[in-house]
Formats: sequence, structure tokens, C-alpha cells
Amino acid sequence: MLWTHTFIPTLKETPADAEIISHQLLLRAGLIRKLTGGLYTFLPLGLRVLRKIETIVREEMNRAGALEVLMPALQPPEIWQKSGRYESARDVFFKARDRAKKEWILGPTHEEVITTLVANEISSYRQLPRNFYQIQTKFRDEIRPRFGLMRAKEFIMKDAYSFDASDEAAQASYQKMYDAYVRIFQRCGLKAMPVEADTGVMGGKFSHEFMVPAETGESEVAYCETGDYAANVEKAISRLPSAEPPAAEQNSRITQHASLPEKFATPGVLTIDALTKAPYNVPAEQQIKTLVYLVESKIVLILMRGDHQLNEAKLTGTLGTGNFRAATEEEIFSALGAHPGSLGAVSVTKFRVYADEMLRGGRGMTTGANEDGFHLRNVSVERDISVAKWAELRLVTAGEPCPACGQPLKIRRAIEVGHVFKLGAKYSEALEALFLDEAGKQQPAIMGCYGIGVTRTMQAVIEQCQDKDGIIWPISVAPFTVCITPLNINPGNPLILLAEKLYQELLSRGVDVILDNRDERPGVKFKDSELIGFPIRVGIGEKSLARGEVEIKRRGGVLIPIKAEEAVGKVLELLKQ
RNA sequence: CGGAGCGUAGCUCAGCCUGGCUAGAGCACUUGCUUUGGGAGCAAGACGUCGCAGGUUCAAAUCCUGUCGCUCCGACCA
Repeated sequence: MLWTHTFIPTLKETPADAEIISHQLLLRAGLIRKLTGGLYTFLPLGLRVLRKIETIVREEMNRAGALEVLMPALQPPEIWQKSGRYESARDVFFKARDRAKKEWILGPTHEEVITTLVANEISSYRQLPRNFYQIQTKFRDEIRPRFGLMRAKEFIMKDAYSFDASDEAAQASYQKMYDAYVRIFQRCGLKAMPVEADTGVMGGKFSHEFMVPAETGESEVAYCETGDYAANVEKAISRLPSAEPPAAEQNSRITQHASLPEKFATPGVLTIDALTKAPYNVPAEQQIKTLVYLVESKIVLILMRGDHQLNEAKLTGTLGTGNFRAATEEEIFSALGAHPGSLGAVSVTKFRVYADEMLRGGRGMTTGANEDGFHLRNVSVERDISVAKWAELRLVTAGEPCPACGQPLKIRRAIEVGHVFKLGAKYSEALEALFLDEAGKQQPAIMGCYGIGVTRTMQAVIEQCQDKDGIIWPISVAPFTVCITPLNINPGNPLILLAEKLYQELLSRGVDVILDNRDERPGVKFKDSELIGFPIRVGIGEKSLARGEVEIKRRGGVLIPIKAEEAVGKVLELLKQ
């Protein structure tokens, strides 16, 4: 490709509406342009990167035995009603109407479509397993589009759906996709780590997310440096001892255990923190935090240890519904007769009480008395509170022991680029994707679904591979792998003649090469090639050519002077690495 | 949806608080000359409904009201 023939509008200055580095570089390097919030045009260079990522995804999906299809982006609402997701997913839908005023949905995902297909086409265990995938634009009415391609109204996703005759077979399909994902991200030059993930309201049993560590990521991952454990914080657990008092303190606690809850005045104390201070001196881990939620419009109490945080994703799992919110101050007061800061669950029987596992066995604890300005001490959780359900509800924090090996957990932010899900029979039952097994018995297919955010992956690569000068593309996804930079482009000049010769030779060997034949000063050409981040630059200038040499530079590496006739060989060698 | 901020040239921004000449700078763009190994210099030029609508005023980019859009923080996810 000749530079003057393609379109690469690089920007010297940082666009004001791009906050994170990868978004800035996407714009500055001339890869994308914004149409409006959450909607972007891929320019020629950006499209090349996208296509390369798609090719890697296709190759690995095909290798794993998945079959490519292309489903409609426009979907009838009926199949969503049938699957039962029409209501729960309504917030993400973009809807359209045809001339007859019938409603249509711009597909945010395709479980319903593929399951409908399979329901019609597959009827025997002999036709299973199957895995269908597509690479297609998805539409989601995001609450807040953000960070360029990271969270857009419209984005390109690879989505795959597996159908199996048994649970074990489904597990094997899942593993195949998991392995394929590891390869895909590796080939894209990304350091992505698979982490255990929450299944949320999807109700699946088993799920992993593929995370690219980055400060700008929207997710948080808890992991252990030994590599024994990694999980989304929504899902993460740790090996913290329960509220059972340590042996050394057992004696004093036993006496407290014998005594009954005792009310004491705590005027003006409204926080866990305030109660830890004099004259009360109650450590946070000896306090019970009482949270009030409205779950499907019913008041529910949630108890956590004072120093712990509620994890709403785990709450969703425990409640079996995502339809909840924190109660307002008025709702709390009318339910419990006290304001936040003085709440407790002792002798509360009117409302369902959920307690975090960490409170099990807790004695001598302090909690609100449901009377403004008073708390209760000497509370034994199991004796004094009627807990309807014990559950794992805590948000894990850094430093807690790894559940696998006991080493301290670390927490860091990450970008979710892929998600694999074991779905079970939820959709196949609802949409009647049934088959006859060997015994002639009708059964629903066991499903899995597997997504990769292709456009997001592109941005994640940039987020991970850049320096102060610009992008540093991995060879596998670079828009062009080699940029030839002659410093004089006048026709007939030895520099451009050599440049054209090298260009032709590299082209004939199938190298993605671009020739910077612009009439620009050297500084401009160097800056642009570094901003865009071509992995290899071949510089051709008068000084070195006088010695019969050209200059090869790996992006981010050192300059290698080399005889002109050896340049092509050297480039090919570098590309192999 | 709640909170914060911003809309002035293609881009980055000044001017607004305290209303007043023909609305500015840098970069980019056009032409010419010079320059030519790290985002060149000089000269000339082109580019604006100051987001939009309404109001206050002799006078509005500037003050007021409304509206639209964008960015950031929270709930959503690939």
C-alpha cells in the first residue's frame, strides 16, 4: 500500500473527548472516527486491524470445530417472549418498527435465534454436538457508552453457541471453547487471563471471563500470584476464618456468650467507624452491619460483618433475582422504626434476614438496636437473630488468603474481552430445542454460549501495547507489519528507487507493507510511523545509503543498520519472531 | 436515571466572571519562496449561524430561561 493512496488522518493533538490512552490513540493514529456517542466509523487502517483479529478468531473457532453462520441482526420480539427474556432484557433493546407498525428488536445477542434454528433443524442425538458461531454487529442500548470502542451502542462480537446431548459432552464443548480463547488472545498479542466469573441472572452454572489487566478496565479481578486462583471480584471468595473467635480469646468470649444482648446509648453514632472509636472501642469485625433492601418490593435485611462489603452480584445469586435495590431512608424508618446508623436484626421476625457466612458463630457482637441513638452489645448471631438464609455475600478484599493456596489475594482492574458460559437447558427448554436420545427419550439440548468482543479486543490491545510515542502493534494484528520510509521521494532519486524496490520484493513475499511516499519531512514520517505503531520500519536516508545501508527499526527497539541487499531477508527474519 | 463538567475555525484552546469596535491564538489547510535525518521558516490567503431556541438590553460569545449534544463518576456488559 502506498501511503498517499490510503487514508490515514493522524492527529498531532489529543482529541478533547477521549479520556483513556487507547481511545486517544485510536483517534490519533487515524484508526477510527466518532459519528456520535458510542458509534464509530472504522477507517482503512482500523478496519485492517479488525479484519486481522477476526481472522484469528475464525481460524481458532474453526480449529475447535465450530461452524460459522450469519444470523439476522433484526429479531422478532416473539422469540424473546418465548425465552422469557423480553422483560428482563428490555432495557438493552434498540427497537424498530416496520411500516405495519410491528415491533422489531436489533439483536443484542443471539441465544433465541440460534436456539430457534436448532429447534427446527436438530432432532436426534446423532446430530449433536454442534457449535455455531458468527461474527456480527450487536446493538445494545447501553446506559452509558464509554471509552470509545470499549462500551459502544453498536459493537462487533463473535458469539458461539454449543448444543450437546449430555452434561459431560457440554462440559467438553465448554473446555474446547476455553482452550480456543486462550489461543485467540495469545495470538492477538494480549496477556489475557481466564478468571472465574459470576453467572448473574443468566442462571448458568459455570462461567469464565477472559480479562486483560489494565487500570482503565471496568472490572475488578481477584487473583493469586501463584496462579492457583483468579476470579472476578463479583464471584471471588477467600479463605478467611469465620466469625468464630480466635482460640486466644475464647475464654473471655464464653462469658460474653452467656450474657444476653444489652442495650447501650450511642448518641450521634451513625457509622461502623464511629463505633470503633472511644468511648465505645468496638472493632469493626465485632460489629454487625445491617443493610435494608427492597427485593421485589418486599423489605429484606442483609447482615454483614462491620468491616465487610456487600457484593450485589452474589446477592443476586442468593436471591435468585436481580430485581432489588437499597431501601430509602423513609422505607427503612417505616419498616424498622429507626434510621440508618441504628439498625439491627435482633428479634426481627417480620422480615426475611440474610446473613453472610462470615457471621456464622459470631458472639459478643455489637449491632444497632432499631432505636435511634442505641446499640446492642453481647449479640450472638445464631442465638439472637433468626436468620432465614446464610450465604456467601461478601466482597473479597486484597490481602485475604487465596481459597486455593492461602497466599494473599491481589486485586486489579481489567478489561473483559471474552466470556464463556455454560447455560444448561434454560433456552433449549423454553424454545423447545429438543432431541431424541439413544433410548428414544425426548430431551433438551445442553447449551453453552461464548462471546468475544472483537472491537473491544482491538482497543484492549492498544491499551496494553503502547508507549509515549504511540501504539506498539503486535505483528499478528498490525495494520501493516512493515513501513518503508524513504526520506526523499523525488522521482528518480536513489532513495525512492530503493524504497520502491524493497517494497515490491516484500509485497511479492506476501508481507503487509506500506510505503510512506509522502512529501513530508523526516520528523513527520518518523512520528507518524511510531504513533501508528508499525512493528518494523525500514528507514532509507542519504547518510546510511552512502554506506550502502538502510536502517531497520523494531517499534520500541533499537536501530539496526544493514546492507540494502540484506534488508528483505532481515525483515522476514524479524517478522518470524 | 442521579451527580460533575464542557459546547467559540478541521483540531487544541483563549475571550464569558465585570455585556460595547471588524471574535482571537497555535496547529492543520491553500499559494509562493526558502528548508530537508525527529511533528520546519517567512510571506500571503481561505476557513465562524460563538450548539440551538427564546428572553433581558440601545447593544449578547458574554447575563437569564429552555433545549439538544458531548465527556467524566455510579447502576449495565463483549
